[in-house]
Amino acid sequence: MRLEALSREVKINKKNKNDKYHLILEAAVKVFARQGFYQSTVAQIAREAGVADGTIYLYFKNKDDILVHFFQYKTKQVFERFRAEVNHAENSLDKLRNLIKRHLAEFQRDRDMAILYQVGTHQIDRLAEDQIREMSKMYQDLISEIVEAGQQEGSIRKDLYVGLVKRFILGGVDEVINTWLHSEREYDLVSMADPLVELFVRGIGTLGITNDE
Amino acid sequence: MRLEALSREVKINKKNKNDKYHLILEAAVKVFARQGFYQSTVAQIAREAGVADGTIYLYFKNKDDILVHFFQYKTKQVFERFRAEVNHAENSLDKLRNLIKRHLAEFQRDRDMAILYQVGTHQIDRLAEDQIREMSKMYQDLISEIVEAGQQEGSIRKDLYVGLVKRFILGGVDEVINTWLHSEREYDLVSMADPLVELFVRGIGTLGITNDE
Amino acid sequence: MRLEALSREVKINKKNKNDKYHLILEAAVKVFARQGFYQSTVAQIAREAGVADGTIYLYFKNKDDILVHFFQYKTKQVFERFRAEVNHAENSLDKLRNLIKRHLAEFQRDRDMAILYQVGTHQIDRLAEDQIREMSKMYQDLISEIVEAGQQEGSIRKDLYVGLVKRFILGGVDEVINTWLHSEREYDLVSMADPLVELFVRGIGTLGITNDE
Amino acid sequence: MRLEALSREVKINKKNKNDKYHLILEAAVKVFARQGFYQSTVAQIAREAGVADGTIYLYFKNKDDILVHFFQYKTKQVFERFRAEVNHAENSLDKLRNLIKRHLAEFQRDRDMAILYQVGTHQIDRLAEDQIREMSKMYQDLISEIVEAGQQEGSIRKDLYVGLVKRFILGGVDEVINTWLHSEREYDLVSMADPLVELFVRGIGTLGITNDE
DNA sequence: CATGAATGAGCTTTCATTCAT
DNA sequence: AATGAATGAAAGCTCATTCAT
Repeated sequence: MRLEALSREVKINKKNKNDKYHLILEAAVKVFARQGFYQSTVAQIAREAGVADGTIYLYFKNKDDILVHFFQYKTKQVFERFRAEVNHAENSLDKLRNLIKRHLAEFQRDRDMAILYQVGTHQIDRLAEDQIREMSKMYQDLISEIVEAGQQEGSIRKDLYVGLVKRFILGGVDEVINTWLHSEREYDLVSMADPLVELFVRGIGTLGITNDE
Repeated sequence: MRLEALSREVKINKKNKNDKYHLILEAAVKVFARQGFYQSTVAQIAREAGVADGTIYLYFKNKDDILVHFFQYKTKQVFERFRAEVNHAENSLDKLRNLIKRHLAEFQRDRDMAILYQVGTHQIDRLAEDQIREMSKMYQDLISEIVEAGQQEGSIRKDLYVGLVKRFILGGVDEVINTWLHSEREYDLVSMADPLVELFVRGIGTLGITNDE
Repeated sequence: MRLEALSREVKINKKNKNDKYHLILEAAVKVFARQGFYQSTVAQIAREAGVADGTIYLYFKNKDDILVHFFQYKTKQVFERFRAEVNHAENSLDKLRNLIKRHLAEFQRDRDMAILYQVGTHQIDRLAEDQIREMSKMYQDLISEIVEAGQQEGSIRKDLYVGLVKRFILGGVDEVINTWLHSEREYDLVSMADPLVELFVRGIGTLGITNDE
Repeated sequence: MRLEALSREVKINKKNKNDKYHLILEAAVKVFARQGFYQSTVAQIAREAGVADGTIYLYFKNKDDILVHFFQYKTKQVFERFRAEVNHAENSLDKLRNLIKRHLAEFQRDRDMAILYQVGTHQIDRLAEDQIREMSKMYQDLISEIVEAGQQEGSIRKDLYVGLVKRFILGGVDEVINTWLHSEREYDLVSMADPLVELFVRGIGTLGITNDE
């Protein structure tokens, strides 16, 4: 019992120490989101985190490194949730709907992260290129999976260039997030999922319907 | 006749002088596209333009001002071409197709501009905010116009939230450009227009077709 | 007759051209007085004078040179008036009174010059050192003359260290001008002459009077 | 006992750190006195102080701020000595004599400060305006006090415009300092106090004496 | 003579990073 | 581990001066 208690305490200590790592990370994200990466100073991050400037260099190689770590950390975390959501659904269209709902929900919940992903994606390219690319790739792979499964199910057209479909979907979702980020009024982002999926699935044309009649 | 010749010469001289304005602008765009706005130095721009550092300040108030001027200048220019393309087509779906083709064509032709628009849109927000926003708004207005006309024509579904359709389309196009910008091999961007429009119009679902059968 | 007319015209032209010299000089003084020498730019002077930047270098070796020329020009001009005023008076105390009156009058009339003399005297030292020193010396020589004559006349004490008297008087006058320059309300500077001279002559003490009684 | 020793050590350390503030201040004064404010560069001050350029900005907001702090610091310090000297003397004329002696002594002792006060008073006006004005006002208030007391004592004439007397005296002292600053040979400045006061009190005229006869 | 566009040396200031404590 | 004072390279920007027109 004692050993267990001790071990738990050690864990807590470790976690507390690790906490400084996360403390800085969270602070950095806040500052980056507020001012942009290049406009933010290490001193500001330190102040926001409540640590000394020098302390940051005990946990991160340099300023760029903070960003890289952020994307590594967040990407894994968020992506796991995406994956879970997809696995959870029965059919392809539900998978897509769930994925997008989760995507919007996560970004709505953590606006700072959203800003960094949307804004930063391009801004920093070379710094966090690998991480962002990995994230983007994982996302697109998810969509590929869904599309291919849907094609087998029969719910998704077979005459599609899947590479393009991925961009088509990611682009739509991104832009919806973007608009939300820049909007004054904070409407519910997740509620955009259903109409958006409906657009992805049915398109804007009347052709299919027309043919019916 | 002589006076006319003279006046033309004067114009040319004037244009040559004005050319220094554009010389710097073009140089700046090249440098910004290569290194990002904040990573670029005024000295680099000057060197790229083949002028002295100080010369830049004869034509621009400061570094930010260069970017603002670029967007002012480009936005107007590009948008007029978009507008012309839309006016040119007969029906709504052709209008949409033409708009997107032109969009892709312009960005393919001027890769530096493309980078600045995609990268910069977010990065610099506060500097060129007005210009970029105006551009974005004009673009979305064009789409609104097309969609509404299409709805009257009967080629576009009436049960659409137009505000969402605009993001849906702009997002898709943007993402296609983005992917192209990041790709190694330089494939023909314009050739993505037709399949992309097809996606916008018909969606990825089989529902319409299914109903047929 | 014709030749005379021509020659006059030439003179006028010359004078007009020379006028550009004075034009720049006057403009410079205005700008220097307003902003201080180091805060003023050559471009500002050019603009104030209504000439091109480069033109200034046709008349002056460099920015410093403008100041040197100003002091050369003004010093001679003002000093001649001082000298005339002194020569004009009958007795020493009147000479002193006249000198100070003229001094205050000239500086009241040309506030910009006043500022340059008071402010600039020290500020620029090394630039216009010689001119200012010469002016100062001429002034002090005038006072020396007056004092010595007054001593012979019997109106001025013989037991004085003349070198100190000169500073005593110049300092008092300077400070009165200074205060006037910094004051909000523009009172009549010349009216300070009589009470000031009275102070110089009688001092603030009651000793002489006391002895009387 | 140990704690006290420790606390003293801490104080010394603190003082050493504060010393960098004064170190820079002293260096700046030296450089300003040598070259004038606008001719001095921050790099020169840093070199003179033996610190890095950036260090200066840890202690001062900018270059101007150094000057402002100098005047704040010196003015208070010097003025307290003036005040003490005045309070110390019995009668008004001794107060005046003591004040002027101290004034000359302080400026003789710290030639750099003297230069900054004489030169800078006008040069920088807008930067250190408040400080210098305050100093000047305090000085003139001291004189006012002395004069009024002297008038009650009977040692100073009652028919005086005190506002003018203040300028009369400050001007004389200033000019004596000025001359000393510009002189090659470094004579004893303080020794000018007695003859100067004598001039202030008795004036240069023979009227009082004349009346005697 | 006059112009004013162009130059580039030189300045102030910022800030990522280090290191003695 | 943590600190934060110190560093100094590097950047944006100004402006006296030149020179082709």
